[in-house]
Amino acid sequence: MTSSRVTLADVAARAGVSTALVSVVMRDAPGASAATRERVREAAAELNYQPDRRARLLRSGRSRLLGVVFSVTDAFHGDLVTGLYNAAGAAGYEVTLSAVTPQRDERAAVASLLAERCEGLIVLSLESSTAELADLAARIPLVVLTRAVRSRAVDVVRNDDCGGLHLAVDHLVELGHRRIAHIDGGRSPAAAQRRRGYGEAMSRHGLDAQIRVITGGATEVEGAIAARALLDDPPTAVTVFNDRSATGLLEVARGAGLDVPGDLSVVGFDDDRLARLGYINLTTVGQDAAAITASAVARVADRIEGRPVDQREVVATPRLMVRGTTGPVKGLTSSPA
Amino acid sequence: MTSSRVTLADVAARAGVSTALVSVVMRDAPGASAATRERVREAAAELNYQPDRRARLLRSGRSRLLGVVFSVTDAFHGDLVTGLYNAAGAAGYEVTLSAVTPQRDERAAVASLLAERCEGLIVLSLESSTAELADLAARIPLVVLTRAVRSRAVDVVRNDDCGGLHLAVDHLVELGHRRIAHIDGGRSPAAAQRRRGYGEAMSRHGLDAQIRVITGGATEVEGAIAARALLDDPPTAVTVFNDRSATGLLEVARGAGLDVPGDLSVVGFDDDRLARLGYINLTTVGQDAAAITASAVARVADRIEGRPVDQREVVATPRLMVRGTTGPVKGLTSSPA
DNA sequence: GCGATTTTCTATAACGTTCTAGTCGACCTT
DNA sequence: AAGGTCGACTAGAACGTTATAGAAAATCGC
Repeated sequence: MTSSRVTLADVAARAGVSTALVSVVMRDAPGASAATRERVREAAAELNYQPDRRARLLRSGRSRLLGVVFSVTDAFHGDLVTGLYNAAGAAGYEVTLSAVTPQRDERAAVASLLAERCEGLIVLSLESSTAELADLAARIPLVVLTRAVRSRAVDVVRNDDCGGLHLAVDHLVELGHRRIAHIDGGRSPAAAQRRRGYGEAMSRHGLDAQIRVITGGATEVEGAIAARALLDDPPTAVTVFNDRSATGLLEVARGAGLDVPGDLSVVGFDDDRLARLGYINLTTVGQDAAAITASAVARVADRIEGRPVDQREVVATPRLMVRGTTGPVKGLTSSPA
Repeated sequence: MTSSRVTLADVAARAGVSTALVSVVMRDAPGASAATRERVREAAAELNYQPDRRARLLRSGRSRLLGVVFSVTDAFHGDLVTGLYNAAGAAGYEVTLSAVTPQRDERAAVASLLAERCEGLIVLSLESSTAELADLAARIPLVVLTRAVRSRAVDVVRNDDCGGLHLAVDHLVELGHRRIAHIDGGRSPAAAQRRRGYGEAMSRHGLDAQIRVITGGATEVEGAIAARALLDDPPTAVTVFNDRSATGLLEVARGAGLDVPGDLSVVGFDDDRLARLGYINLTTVGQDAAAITASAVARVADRIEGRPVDQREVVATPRLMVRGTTGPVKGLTSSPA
């Protein structure tokens, strides 16, 4: 059977009830007996009925649709999109994606979502200027992710990058490390925060003299390059801007005969899929995409439903994921701080 | 200002005409004088009118909407999505994305697109069984990308993986290489094709005795592991399953003091973003995402518009992107540098 | 000028759903 | 047993658009 167009009316006819009642059953709304509910469900299944979202949304003024702008080139956006689907589903919203590509800029992505009459927007990408974002926020509930925005008019949900490095350094110090270097993320937006966190935490432990920041980047290759620079005078531990970079560093360090974590402890940042693989098994600061995306959805839902919002910026707390690349300093028994 | 809801009726009232006429003007359909056309346009602009896509599509049976199922974890899918946006736009179709995530399987992604009443589906992901795909193809125009499907009932657009390795081996042989190894992609679906292509091409050049396939995988780490296995008895050239794996191999080879391409030439596969970076500058077989996606859109449009289709399977021709990791075989000169 | 066309426009009926305002019984309460 | 409340159900009107048919006005052929 070519299920050309199965409508409510077809299901209603088959079940011997009105279309309105079928609608009630499909929406799990109150107002139908268990018996007919069952009968309607059965009829719908037999006809392979699928509700037409357009008609549904057209009629009920609300669309319960969240537009998400993301970039296809950024791997971590994948994790965030994953979390957004989950969070939105739990909050009773649907998600429509609109991708930013080299040929399709953020403006186009946003425009497409507006034409679909989304009720709110969650923007992951980084192109737009602060002014554009503020403008957009005035027209529709908007949350910006993974990026600080210098405007009090825009809601932002971001990770506590600075605090994440405190966690990493604390962990290493507790293991007895004192010579701890940091490989930074270059011009990347979060890099400054993480560099700052490293410096603060080292100071807090009275290790100002040991502070050593090496230029790195966000990719495996940049991590590898930084690792080479490190090998002349290796520290006992290193915190790295992100997991990709840490992976490159691991490759080089192990290739040079260093034992990890025996000779060198390594802490990454992001907890991306790779970090969890057995071969890498990287200790890392987890961005907790689930928490970030849950906050983002909660915030945009607050705006949509007109609830008062106390603060513009939500900062998510990162978690340290201790795995196999960190261990006590060699030749040292655990010592109190 | 909250631009609540501006409808056709509002524009019609302002311009002093009927809604039907406004509709005609907005669609650039024949049946309105130039004068009123101008007047209506002006009214629409003043009210900042935006047509409601849902209502429009609901009424006119056609939606001109293409659903795309992709996976957030696969980097190459990003390039394909990019191409699909371009191709669909050129063909007069819109694109809606539906992501496959660890918590959202292909079935759910497809269901969501069906509810949006897409006219056709392009599926990039790899979970579904052949039977499921054949089933789906019976209900809606469907094209499967980047994967062979053992069913004559499903349209497929895929890369000529086998031919890609012919290109790679030909290139290396032309540079004088004879000892050429292949690092394969493990269980990955395209791996078998590429392995076969390698073997065929080696045979064609009379190099059966030199055939050497090493178990690898699709990631940097697996490439690195394979590289170690290679170092005991290095060939002069190697073809690698994909660029990520090749990157891992490069890291290890260079770390072990091998000069690339002086001591070892390396050819990857995919031409992903990383391969183009200066530091890596990898010679690789380009998948030509643009061509693949253009074919996919053309094919699904053919099905939607009922045009006859000659063959189920479209095989795209790959291109060799010669960059810095391949060069002529060196004599016995050892060179620093 | 008068019918026959063509052009410009309008009224009205869809599209598939949800919402509002009911109808009709069955079950209480006195 | 009469009135009232509740639950299950339905008819019909929306939502914002496009398609269809036809009315009004302009154009044409002679």
